[in-house]
Amino acid sequence: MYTFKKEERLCNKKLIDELFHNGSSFLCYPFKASWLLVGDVQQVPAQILFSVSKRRYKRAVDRNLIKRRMREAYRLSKQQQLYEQLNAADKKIVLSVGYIGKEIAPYELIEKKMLKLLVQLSAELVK
RNA sequence: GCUGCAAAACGUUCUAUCGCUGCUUUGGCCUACGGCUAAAGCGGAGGAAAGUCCGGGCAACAUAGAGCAUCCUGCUUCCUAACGGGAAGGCGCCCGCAUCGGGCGACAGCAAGUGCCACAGAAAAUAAACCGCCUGCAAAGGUAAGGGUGAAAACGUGAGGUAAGAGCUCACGGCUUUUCCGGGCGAUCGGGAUCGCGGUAAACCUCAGGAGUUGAAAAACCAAAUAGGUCACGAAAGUGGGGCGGCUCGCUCCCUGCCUUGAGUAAUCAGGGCCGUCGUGAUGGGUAGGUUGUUUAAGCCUGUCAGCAAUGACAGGACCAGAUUAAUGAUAGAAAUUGCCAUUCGGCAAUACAGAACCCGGCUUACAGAUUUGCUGCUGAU
RNA sequence: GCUCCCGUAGUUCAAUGGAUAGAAUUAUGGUUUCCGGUACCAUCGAUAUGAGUUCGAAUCUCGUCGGGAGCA
Repeated sequence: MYTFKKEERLCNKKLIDELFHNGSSFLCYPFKASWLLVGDVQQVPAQILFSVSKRRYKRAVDRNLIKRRMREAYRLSKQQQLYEQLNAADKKIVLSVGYIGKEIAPYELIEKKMLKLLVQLSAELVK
């Protein structure tokens, strides 16, 4: 339900390369999302990775904090906003969410924007 | 009591819900070595995890011995696995309340050789000679006491000496080479004799000691899939394409790929060599994945003994991070500390620096707050 | 994770250890022109940072900060 296990994370190097080369992307400030439809290889509806630029945030502590907040927001909202739509449409995707904001946002803002991003992604999927 | 400096040790805590990750136990499923899954229990960032500045362990490769080159280090003794680290001491410099305390020191050698010392100044290193002093009719010679300089002027002061002068000689003093006596394991200190007197080695260099190279993306192992390499066997029957002769096969022209040599800035050109179909098996290598390496360690805590100390020996105890696109989190509530407002209840805000990645020993740098000890200063009481 | 290199005016580059750190360009002001441009003249503007060695440091040495490159 609210879990976030290893299978839901995107670890395969080839898939990541393919995602960034061929995937389609959109912007939802302060996030940048890329996604790609994949075949029937994976068991869960979506695999995701989070990224924060090292150039923008020099300290490892800051990057960890942002990634943890993003991961928590995704964990709490993915089931209702993403998995049901995907299961209904019988599609599977890989997804990457990068943080492009200039400041470290508080958790409430990240949660709100993550909801908006997932709604936007569902709309893109229908097209 | 306050303030400053130094050293040591610390660097938020608790509860609930939802998660991530490692281990153990129990249950369930499977192809039962093992894998998947559910529940419970026990754990889950640091003093710097940082910078990657030193030193090691560990691993692979290399390795007769010696020399040269390159790089690093440079007072002594000790500690240590080792170190450019640490402890104790010696010497020099700086500061202070000055026989004492604190801080800093790339602290071997310019008396091996070579080089450099701007501007100013007569002169910046074989001493020379512009003014000056002395001898001399002059030519010339002697001399370095005095001369605005400069970071630095041939050791400083006084006396003797002389035509005038000069470590030329003597006394005292400073630095220094060699050596003797005494103290100390030693650096070195005290005293005597002797040689010498610009600075610079974070200038080249000399001397002494040391360094094989590369770093877990090292390295070892595992079973699969895919394409190609090599070898063996087999099939087909001449095999890139066209033409000619032809049973096999042979000849000629053109195309393409790879390797190599030469010319050219390059495109390219010329010469030489090799291969061109299919299947099976073996073999070694590469890619992606997994396991090991990998967390029990030159480690931590407590005590006793040895030592001035760094540290060592012995005894006892606890052991509990281990991710790999990379966990250690989110929310809510309470507490603690600090600051501000109020000065009774309280309210608001803040809680630093920063995130393990093979492991240790150091160094350096960042840091809110707070504890202990020592010292300096100010103030109050006796 | 490991290794190496570089920081000079706003910009591009110079500068044996020797002093007002130089040149081009930019900016500002002036001369010339009816005005603008060009030209000429003048001015402003910098050694990343903190120490050390030295009489003297952009240069030599060490620490810090920032930037870049390589290893796959």
